[in-house]
Amino acid sequence: MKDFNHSVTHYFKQEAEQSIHYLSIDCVVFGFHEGRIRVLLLRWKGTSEWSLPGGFIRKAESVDAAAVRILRERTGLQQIFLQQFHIFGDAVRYNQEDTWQRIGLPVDLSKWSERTISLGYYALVEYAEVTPRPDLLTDACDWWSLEDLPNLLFDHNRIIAVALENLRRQLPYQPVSHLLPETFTMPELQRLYETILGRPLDARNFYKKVQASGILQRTDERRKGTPYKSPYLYRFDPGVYPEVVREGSLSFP
Amino acid sequence: MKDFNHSVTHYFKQEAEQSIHYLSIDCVVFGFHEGRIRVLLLRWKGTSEWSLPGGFIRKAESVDAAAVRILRERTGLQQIFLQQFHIFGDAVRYNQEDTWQRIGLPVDLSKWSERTISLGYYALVEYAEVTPRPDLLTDACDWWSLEDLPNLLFDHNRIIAVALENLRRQLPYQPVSHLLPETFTMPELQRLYETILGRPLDARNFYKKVQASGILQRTDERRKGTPYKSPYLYRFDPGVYPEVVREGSLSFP
DNA sequence: CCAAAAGTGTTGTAGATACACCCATGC
DNA sequence: GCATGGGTGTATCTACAACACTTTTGG
Repeated sequence: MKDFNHSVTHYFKQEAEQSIHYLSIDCVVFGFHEGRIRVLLLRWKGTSEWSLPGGFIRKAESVDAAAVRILRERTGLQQIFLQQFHIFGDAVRYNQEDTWQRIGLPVDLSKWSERTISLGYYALVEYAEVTPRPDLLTDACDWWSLEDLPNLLFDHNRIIAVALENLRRQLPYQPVSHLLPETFTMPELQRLYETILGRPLDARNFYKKVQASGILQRTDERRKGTPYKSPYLYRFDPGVYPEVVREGSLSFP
Repeated sequence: MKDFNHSVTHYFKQEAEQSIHYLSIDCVVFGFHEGRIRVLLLRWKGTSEWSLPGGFIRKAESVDAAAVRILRERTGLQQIFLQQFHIFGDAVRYNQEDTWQRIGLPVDLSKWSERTISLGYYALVEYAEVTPRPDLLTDACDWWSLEDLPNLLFDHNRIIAVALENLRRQLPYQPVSHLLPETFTMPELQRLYETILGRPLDARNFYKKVQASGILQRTDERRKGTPYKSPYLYRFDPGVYPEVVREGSLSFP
């Protein structure tokens, strides 16, 4: 325990020296598994309180690089699709006293800085490729389904809501391919779109529109081991999909 | 001149004390006049170099409030519609040596900070309501047409390009009413949409769609003093327009 | 053989496109 | 009266929504 106190103190001292004050990054890592959108959360050591992964920006590091570094440490992924979506810059973002109490850290974080401006990023990652890893301050890193999130620390419930709202609005411009494995079935892709948009889509019309857009290649294989009729496996066409994303030309009104 | 040197030094000293380091705000103020989109630019004292209006965030001030304060000083407007659109956070955003030389300031800005992360905001304002005012470091504040921008200081040409791209993409969700006077004609509104979207729209279909959306009230007056047929004057329906903006339901595919 | 999901056709309708035409006004 | 832009009507076509039906597979 004394060791822990010492390393936490050391961590914040080091961050204070090499990182930019008043500024932090919070990352909403979106994954997709069993028909649900998931986000990666961390549980703070010795508590049952959860928060988003985040961190600070080194003085000579680009903001995007900082977000990549933070998520690499949390997920083990080398390549990560990231999108900045909002600046959370209110002078008072949450009840600080209450938060410090819930975290119960040995160091007084209120001295770290009076307020923090947070740059919100969301990531789209392939659920199965992630190996969640907690950091120094946390002892668990797990996927949570969007529908049953706990009451998070800081203003992180709001950050997730804003991230989802942004993802929804900009869906035609976002490479959702990152949320799926190399090959996947058409119903899986439809489920993904339905979950993000929050409303059902007509299967027939979805098939037609997706096929007309040309973003998919149908493989000769079918998904085995499932009950009922085995669906074809598709992959994104790397010669077509990026262009469709850039133009934002695949949308579901 | 000695007075100027002194006040500039004082300005930066004060900012260094009361503002957040490494962080700044840059504002792209969009106006619409004579069928063209304009942006507000400042000319640095004793030079012919232009840049966007910008400033710093006070330690206990919300980021949005800082942007409002900065623009209030530059435009004289009390109410300003603002939208954050991007974080410019590369470790090296522009050639610093070249820039300091072009600005030719008495103080060495390179000591102010090694790098700056800039929060990009754009504003939609009513051209005629703005009284452009330069600040301490500049001796002119003027509207420039988007088509013939000069080579700006810092990475401000890129910032404007990104702002416009964001405005374009999110047009259905943005209250363009702020870009127009209280009353305006249908062709003027069409010109605005065409200019932002960068492509012509069919007048008949534009009329039909706008009228069907219900966002406009037609007044009994017509614009006088114009050559040719005098067009009706419209105003935005405050009971309908905000809802249409929130839903993003008025778009031109 | 039955239940459940995958995959394909068809049709009516709403909205977009592409026109054509008349109206009002200044010169 | 003529050039120019404002304002309205309509035919055509495309794209979407809403269906029904067949196919495949595990139990």
